[in-house]
Amino acid sequence: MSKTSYHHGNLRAALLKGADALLEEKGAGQLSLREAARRAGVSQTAPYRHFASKEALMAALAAHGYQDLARVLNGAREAAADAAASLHALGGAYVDYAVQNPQKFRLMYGPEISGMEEWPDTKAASDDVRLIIEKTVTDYLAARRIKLKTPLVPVTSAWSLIHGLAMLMIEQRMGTMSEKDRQALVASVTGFFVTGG
Amino acid sequence: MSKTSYHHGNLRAALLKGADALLEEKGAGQLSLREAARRAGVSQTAPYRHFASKEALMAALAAHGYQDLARVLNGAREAAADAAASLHALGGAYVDYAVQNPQKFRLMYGPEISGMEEWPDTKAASDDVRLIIEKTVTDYLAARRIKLKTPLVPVTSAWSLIHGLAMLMIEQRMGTMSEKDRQALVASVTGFFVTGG
DNA sequence: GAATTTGAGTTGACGGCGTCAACAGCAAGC
DNA sequence: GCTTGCTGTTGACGCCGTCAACTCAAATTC
Repeated sequence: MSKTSYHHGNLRAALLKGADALLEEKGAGQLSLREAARRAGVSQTAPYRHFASKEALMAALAAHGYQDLARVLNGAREAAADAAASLHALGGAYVDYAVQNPQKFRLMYGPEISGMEEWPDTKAASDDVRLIIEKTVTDYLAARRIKLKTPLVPVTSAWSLIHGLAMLMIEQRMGTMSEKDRQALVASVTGFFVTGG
Repeated sequence: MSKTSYHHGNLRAALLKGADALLEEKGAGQLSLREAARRAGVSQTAPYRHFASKEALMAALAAHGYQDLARVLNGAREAAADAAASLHALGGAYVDYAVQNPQKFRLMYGPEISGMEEWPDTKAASDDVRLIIEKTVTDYLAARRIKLKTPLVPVTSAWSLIHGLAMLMIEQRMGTMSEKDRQALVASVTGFFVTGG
């Protein structure tokens, strides 16, 4: 615990913090275990006492991202007045999170973390997000008294819509626009879904 | 031109072919200029006579991808009977292309090729794809006699929907399913858009 | 036809990366 | 008080992208 201790004390957390900053600065492609170690003031191989590989560290970062996203989505959902407003707010919050944390969002839904079976914590957090989306859509269908054998199609549609919108925005595929215009577009597109057409 | 020539003859094309194979085998993250050179049977720095950097080669690969995608989309669009069917077919073709060429699709819409101003050919090919989507949606709106100041919202909605669906599928976010089930789901989701809810 | 210019490919090197093996220091338990 | 085991370090290996300097062959020029 002492400052000059041979042992760091909480290297794992320090590495995650440094890597997180590094991620948002330079992107997942430039994320380097050695640089994260440098920022934590330890030798280049010290991270291996806490993460089996670079991929393991990235999986931990992604898990935190999913947890943050789940929190944000739940907050938006619960603040809304009814089921339709919840669905609308969910879409807005999803895209907002992506726009505000583009690099982390890319990491979360990108190929860097292959087959999540290897990272159960990350998978669990990711599933949480999916379930929040699923529940919000299901509630909306119930409120509109729409009965389906399975909500797979509307859930997939809603998720695809907001996920695609988030992706295209962070990859700058929709031209540049003011933050106000961006929010208006997101509202229109999610509204497009809720009102159906 | 001779086989044993000191000069390769068509190294640029050979490098693109090798890199393309390498891309689909191992993904953009594992794509290596040196490995592409090895596959073409030349030294590790030979590629620099034809590409300014690794990113330039990736941009060229992406440009080819956009051209292929544009061809596929136009084919699907034109084979359909009416504007609604075209829109439906467009979505199916977009997702099919992504599922059949996941690594190239990721490269095309991913962060590896930053700011496309640097790669005008890639940008032009990318814009072509966007314009095909735009035209298909606009035609559909016209056929349904929907008049808007700008088709921005429906175009963004349609593109987001199919793009998100493609992304979630290639990142395995929708569980594993048979090819038949996958196609049925894509049809339902694009139908969800065309019929509006 | 000989000399020269120039484009295309080679060799060798630099620094950075992920990762492994071997070792060192500190803390806790017997 | 010695041992055990966790957490850190050093040094190395083989990759990578890229640069500088060189070589070779073909095209151009006189």
